[in-house]
Amino acid sequence: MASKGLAPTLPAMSKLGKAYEPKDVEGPLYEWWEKQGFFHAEPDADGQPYSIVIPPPNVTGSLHVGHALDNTLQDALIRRARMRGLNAVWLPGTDHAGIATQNVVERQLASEGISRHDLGREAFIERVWQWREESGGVILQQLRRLGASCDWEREAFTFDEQRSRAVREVFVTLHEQGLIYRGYRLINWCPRCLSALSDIEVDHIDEPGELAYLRYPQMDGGDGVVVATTRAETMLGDTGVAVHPDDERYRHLVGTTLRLPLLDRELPVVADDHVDPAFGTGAVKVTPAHDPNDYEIGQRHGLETIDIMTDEAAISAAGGPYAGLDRFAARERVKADLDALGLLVRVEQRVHSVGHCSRCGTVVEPRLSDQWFVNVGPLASKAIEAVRDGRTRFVPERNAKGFLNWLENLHDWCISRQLWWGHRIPAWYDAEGHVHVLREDPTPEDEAERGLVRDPDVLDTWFSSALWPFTTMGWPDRTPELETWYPTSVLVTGYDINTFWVSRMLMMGLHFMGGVEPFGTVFNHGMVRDRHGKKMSKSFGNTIDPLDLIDEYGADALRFALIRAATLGQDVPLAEEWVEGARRFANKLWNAANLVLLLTGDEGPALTAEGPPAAGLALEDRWILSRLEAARAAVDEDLDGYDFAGAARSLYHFIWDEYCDWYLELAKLREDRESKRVLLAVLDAVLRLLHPLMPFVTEEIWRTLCAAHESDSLVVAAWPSTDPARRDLRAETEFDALRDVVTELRRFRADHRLPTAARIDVIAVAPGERRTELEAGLDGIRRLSGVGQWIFADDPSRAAGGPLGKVPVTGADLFVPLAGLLDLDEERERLTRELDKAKAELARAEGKLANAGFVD
RNA sequence: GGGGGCGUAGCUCAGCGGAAGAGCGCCCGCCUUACAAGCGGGAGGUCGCAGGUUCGACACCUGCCGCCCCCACCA
Repeated sequence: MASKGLAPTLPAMSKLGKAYEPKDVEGPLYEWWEKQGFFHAEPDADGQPYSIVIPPPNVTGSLHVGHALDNTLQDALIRRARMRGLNAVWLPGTDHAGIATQNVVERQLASEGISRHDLGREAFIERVWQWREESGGVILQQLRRLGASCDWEREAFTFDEQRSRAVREVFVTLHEQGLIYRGYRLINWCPRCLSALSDIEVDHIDEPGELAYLRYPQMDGGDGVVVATTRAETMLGDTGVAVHPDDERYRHLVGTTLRLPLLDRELPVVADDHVDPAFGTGAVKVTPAHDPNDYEIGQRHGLETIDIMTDEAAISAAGGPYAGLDRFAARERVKADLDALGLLVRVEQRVHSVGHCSRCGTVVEPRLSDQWFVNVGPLASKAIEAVRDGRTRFVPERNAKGFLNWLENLHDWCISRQLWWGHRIPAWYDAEGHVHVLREDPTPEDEAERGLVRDPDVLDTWFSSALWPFTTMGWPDRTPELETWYPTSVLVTGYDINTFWVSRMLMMGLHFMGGVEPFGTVFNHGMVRDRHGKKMSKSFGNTIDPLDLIDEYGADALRFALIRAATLGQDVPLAEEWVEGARRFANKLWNAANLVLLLTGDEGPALTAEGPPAAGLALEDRWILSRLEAARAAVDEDLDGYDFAGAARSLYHFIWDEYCDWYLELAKLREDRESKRVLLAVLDAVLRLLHPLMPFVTEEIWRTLCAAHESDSLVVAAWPSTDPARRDLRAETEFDALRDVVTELRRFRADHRLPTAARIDVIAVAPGERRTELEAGLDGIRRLSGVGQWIFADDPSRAAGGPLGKVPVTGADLFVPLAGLLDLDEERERLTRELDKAKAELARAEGKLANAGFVD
């Protein structure tokens, strides 16, 4: 840890307030942590390396619940790793988010009544940088509010100088290796963003539409064929008709020529295996410039490609009389005109899948265009190997399947975007149209001499984020950071970006880092949903702002609520009440600490330092220490397996139901040194175990009660080790028996509506050993169950001299003198019910024992 | 058309081969000096349906039914 040399700025807290007030605690604590340099790591420090790179949020974005979950989980992992003495680093940063950010700024401009073109490229980019300056720090500040313990001295940005250098190097290298190429291919085009998109940036949504059947007559006037289409306007770009080679219906037409209505273009009829004879009419209109399949068919049969659309998806000059019409208007017009000619055979209503731009929702247009592509085949096969070999494993494991399936069917990745905000493609065209991909920018003289013009396009944002695991560590330089922390230990992300991001990081990491995978484990958490498991979205109006929740309930409460719901691989439902519940838990812990403080006086730190006592322990001491060990083991096991919810459950249950409800209550009766030491030892351990999940409350309490020095922090305190030998099953069994007595007596009171204040007396009949046990626990039992007089007797009736109520507990008979307190008939009824239940249980047990198989 | 997930208490979910659990909600009783952001007690489930495996199934297998995701170029 590299201290900044600043003195601790936190005041000594000798007392805890009445209730936990996150607002008073979180800000100062975080600031102190950061100043102390607790989050900073150096590659040459001691400890086994442990590293995580943050999925970089969009620079101009704001924290949403998905980020809150993702980063809470990463923080929990990093904090635990740090406490375990690993050389743990969490690398933070942001993504320049090409299209997303550009769209935001364009909207700003639009509100001022101008477009980016009015500004010009340079001024526009300047404007985006300016916007980044204004908003770029926001989300990182918000992460601090969450408690994220990132190494802020290592903050990176996908578009900063260092990362840009890496992007350039990767692009040029891949180009040299023939893995990046420029091609005239069919791509997804967004007519609103005016840019190409990769396949995964297109969302397919089922929408109702019309399947129109069009008749294309033969050139000689014969009937020709009927084809079907949902995009009638594309017929303007038709350059052929395809049928299946074995289709008897059309065999005679193959090789003949049809006439495209409206434009009177000649259309050859070709035979192609791709055509499904069973679909529609079995004849397909072929529009090579506007449909991926048709493009393939066109290629195979040498058909002409005619691009009939403008950038804005209006009909171009190639569309003859339809030129200038928007594509949807053209669709209707074409149908109407064909109808008028008697060539619109029929129209069917049909739901079909329509591609939308994932960024702006506009219907994308498949379009032929000159773009840059990554030849992903060779890269993907290495990634597939890494996953198959288990060098990179998925948690939960099942996610690997879909991931592999996707990688195996990958098309080349279109990486050029017709945007301004992003890494400029390092390619220049000379006067003859030859492409030059250059590692260094050409000099102005060179440029002038050879007539070089730079490619105007920028790279897909995901191109630079694909390099994140090694560019954050300084690549392409050979740095100590890379040496120490690459590959990263685990990647934490929602399953929704496995394709966008994880796959690309895997491919690039393996390719550029000497075949070493960028992460050993991909931990996929679920998506945050609303209380009913519905997706959160602005249009449903069911989104929750995590910052509001932090304001109201505290960061720990939000974190704990998320973690508690983060069951392995399942989606994570979140509702305000859940967060409220988590706040109560934080407060419960706070008040438990208050009580411990009260019971131990000012001796806290001194007693803690002594550790848990080994001798002179009461039963409840041995019990709680044993239960602590159980909780400790469970937490380790759960966190090792990324079962955060499991760890949260174990701690919640241990703290509330065991430590508070039983141990603290019993400790109130005692004043011996052992009990104080156990009180503190358990609290200390529990705070450590809970710290990765709830860093703020735990730190505040720990510094007050457990820390030996003002400068001590839980952030860098040691993680409790587990030791199965510390379990004391005998103590647990014995204590359970006492608890059973208390519970039964309490139930007896409640069943009979006995006033809380009223003492009840107990006459106990118990055999020797059992009697000894009960006597040992008597003080506790009486306190917790409100018993006044307790006597042991062989003949309870005589001892009481009146009606008795029997309280069933294991190994003993307890009787409560009723003294006219309750209705005897009612009591008899209640006991009959219990007897029946017991008989049924007995029968079941005997049945089992009579069964040889069971006994074996 | 493939792949996956889920159907357990009113709601959201754990459990995943040996006597049905949690949080919230609900009912009853408590200001018992750590905590009413609390304490004690309680009601409420033929664990989606039908078969099968097993001495034993909520858990394993098979088939249905119902929700929900992801992927895919059905003109």
